[in-house]
Amino acid sequence: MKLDKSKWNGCPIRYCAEIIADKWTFLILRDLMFRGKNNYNAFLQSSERISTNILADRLSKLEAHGLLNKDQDPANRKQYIYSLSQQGMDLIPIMHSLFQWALDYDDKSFLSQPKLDEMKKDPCSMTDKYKQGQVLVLDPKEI
Amino acid sequence: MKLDKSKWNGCPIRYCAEIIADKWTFLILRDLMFRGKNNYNAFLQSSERISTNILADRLSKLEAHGLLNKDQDPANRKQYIYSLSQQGMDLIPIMHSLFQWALDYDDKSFLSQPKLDEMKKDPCSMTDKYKQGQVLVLDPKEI
DNA sequence: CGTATAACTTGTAAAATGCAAGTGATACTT
DNA sequence: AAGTATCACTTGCATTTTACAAGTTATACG
Repeated sequence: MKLDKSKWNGCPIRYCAEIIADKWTFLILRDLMFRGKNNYNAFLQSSERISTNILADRLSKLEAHGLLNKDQDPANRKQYIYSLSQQGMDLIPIMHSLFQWALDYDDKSFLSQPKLDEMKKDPCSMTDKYKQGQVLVLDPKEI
Repeated sequence: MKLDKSKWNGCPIRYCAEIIADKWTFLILRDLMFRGKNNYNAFLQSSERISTNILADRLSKLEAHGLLNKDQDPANRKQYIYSLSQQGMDLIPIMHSLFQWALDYDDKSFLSQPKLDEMKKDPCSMTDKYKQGQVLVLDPKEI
């Protein structure tokens, strides 16, 4: 995947716009951060039904921009595992804030009370939790 | 502008994906939040050269979703003024975090030291500043 | 009463996306 | 060892969205 950094000429929000401001990118990051998903087929099975070519495109862009790592699964060598890099993990609290913002303003957005409580407990340590495979706000079996 | 809320079935991030995860939407919000821009022609003049039809589409979607208000300019009755609603203003600290994230990780992203200092001073009061027309991190004359 | 300005709308070519099918590289089964 | 399954994509093509240029409508200004 080739990158064209000339697209953003020093403006930080323009950089964000180019690399994360995309519907499918948001949903992939959600699956990684809040659903514990980490491989191609798991992303495909989310209920929004991303196309295979779009998924491949977005994963390779996220990897090229340094937000994701792609490694072979040591337990299943025909599978790859995608994980957030430090740069990607630094988006967790920001996505968490967006999560809260949506709960505040969208009357259709919903989270059960126990998970709401869990989520509000220590929002700042979520990156550490992610590193320990513990960030599972949403049900990973929800497809 | 008609809304199809069936697109997100209760997932907060899916709601965010549908209404803000778009390149041009990000840039319009940037112009509103950090450049003091508030009318159609001002948005058009940003250096990313948004198309007129796309700008009209994104503004009407943001208004339909309740993030923006559109009012006639009392001082110039042939002009409309777009401003952030409370829901839109609640995105200011989140965009601020994204701004910082980009500065941390994108070596092309840049902000002068005085403005960096100003920005770090009191990130939580930015919504009040916006209400007083004071959030101008970026140069509004930069096009 | 003509000209200018602001905010769009329309037409059309180019690009991105969605969908179904196909491919190649392992691994598992008989 | 050969056939089958799984996983991660890639390809082809129809549909949708976007980009660009031009046109339209409604006010204001001289």
